[in-house]
Amino acid sequence: MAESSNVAVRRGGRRRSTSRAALEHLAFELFDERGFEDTTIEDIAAAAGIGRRTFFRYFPSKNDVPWGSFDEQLDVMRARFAACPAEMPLLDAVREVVVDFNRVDQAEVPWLRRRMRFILTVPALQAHSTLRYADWRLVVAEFVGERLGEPADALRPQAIAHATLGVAIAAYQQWLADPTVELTQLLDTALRALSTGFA
Amino acid sequence: MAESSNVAVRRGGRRRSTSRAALEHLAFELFDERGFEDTTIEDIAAAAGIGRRTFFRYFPSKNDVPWGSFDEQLDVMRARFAACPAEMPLLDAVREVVVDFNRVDQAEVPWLRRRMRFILTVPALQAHSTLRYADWRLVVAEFVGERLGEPADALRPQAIAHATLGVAIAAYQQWLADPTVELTQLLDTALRALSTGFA
DNA sequence: AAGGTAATGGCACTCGGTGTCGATTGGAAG
DNA sequence: CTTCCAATCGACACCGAGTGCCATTACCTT
Repeated sequence: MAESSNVAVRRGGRRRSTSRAALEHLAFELFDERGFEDTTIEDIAAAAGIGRRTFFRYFPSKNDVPWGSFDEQLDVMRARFAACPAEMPLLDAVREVVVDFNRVDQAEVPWLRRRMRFILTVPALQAHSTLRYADWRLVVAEFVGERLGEPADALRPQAIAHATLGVAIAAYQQWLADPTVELTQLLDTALRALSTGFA
Repeated sequence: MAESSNVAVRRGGRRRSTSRAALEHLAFELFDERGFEDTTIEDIAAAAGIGRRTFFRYFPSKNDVPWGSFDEQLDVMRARFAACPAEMPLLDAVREVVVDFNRVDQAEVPWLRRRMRFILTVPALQAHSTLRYADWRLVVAEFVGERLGEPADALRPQAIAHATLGVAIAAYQQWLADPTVELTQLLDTALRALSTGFA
């Protein structure tokens, strides 16, 4: 397992001519200039000096560009759930992990904002996001299922995961609309409301 | 405004050669046979005896086929919210309307099940559903906003709308997995849990 | 019968996405 | 240095969804 690191072993072969991150940066510039829909894969590939076909070796689809390396992020979230003390009430744990998960470095805030602006406002990306959210929800549902002693696909874990995600998205939308409030603050407020049944 | 009825006035012109409902039925058969992805618009059009181009005059996209006339449904839901007694607690009202909205005729249950099976299991449809759900959420958020004296796009109305939708989807998924339970029962259970903060 | 109106459907086009395959580029072994 | 292998690249061809355009068809009204 010493080899399974993310550094990639490179036993030989041609070097990759760019990176996901570089393409993402580049694509974001174009999206800002012309808009997401009016930027073609060919535009991005040309700007990056690669072939259209090669673009699809870095991203499975155009819609995946704004998601960066979301899967690795989910591993982090999973780890935080695992590190949660068992005596912490269920929804408190969920809230803390979700809020903490979204506590990003000040320097990265503009990036996060831009990323989320795309995801939450471009229809094609709104739609695609559902597929990525499913993975996010699974992380929550597995934790909740574990705690409740139910399968992750049972009603309560699923309902809680769905509700948590929904509330988090609502908080994100508020954050986009009003940059002066802290994202973590909004998430905390909204998730607290959820855990009290919006009383 | 006497003309704005949905009966369509027909001052002349060629008759429509089919209907949304007929196309939907037909498409569902093909989807069941070959699967959603492996059924092309041309397949559906050919089966219906219309041109490919004409299909897009009945449905804006292939992904919209399983949604039938969802917009009219939303009008119904809006009306039910409007008819809610003002003294009924907020989340009770939401729950009752949502549950009632999903109380369908026994004869239509198989149809609803098939429809939802497509929407909730085919990735392209899962993704697309987000765009339709947005309209659904707006109906809820407008009602909640009205009640709370806040704009529909404020945090609480949005959070409640998102959470309600999420929980409803979780209930639907359970219903799909286990046909023996009543959908309305599942929705009621899940939404009650939501309104008590999943205590 | 004539004229207006709305639906139809063919055509051509764009774009996202995929399979194939030969061409490149590098590391490692001899 | 040469040879071999492995991974990446990128060109080409193809498919299907979706759209603009426009002539044609079918129907209703006068």
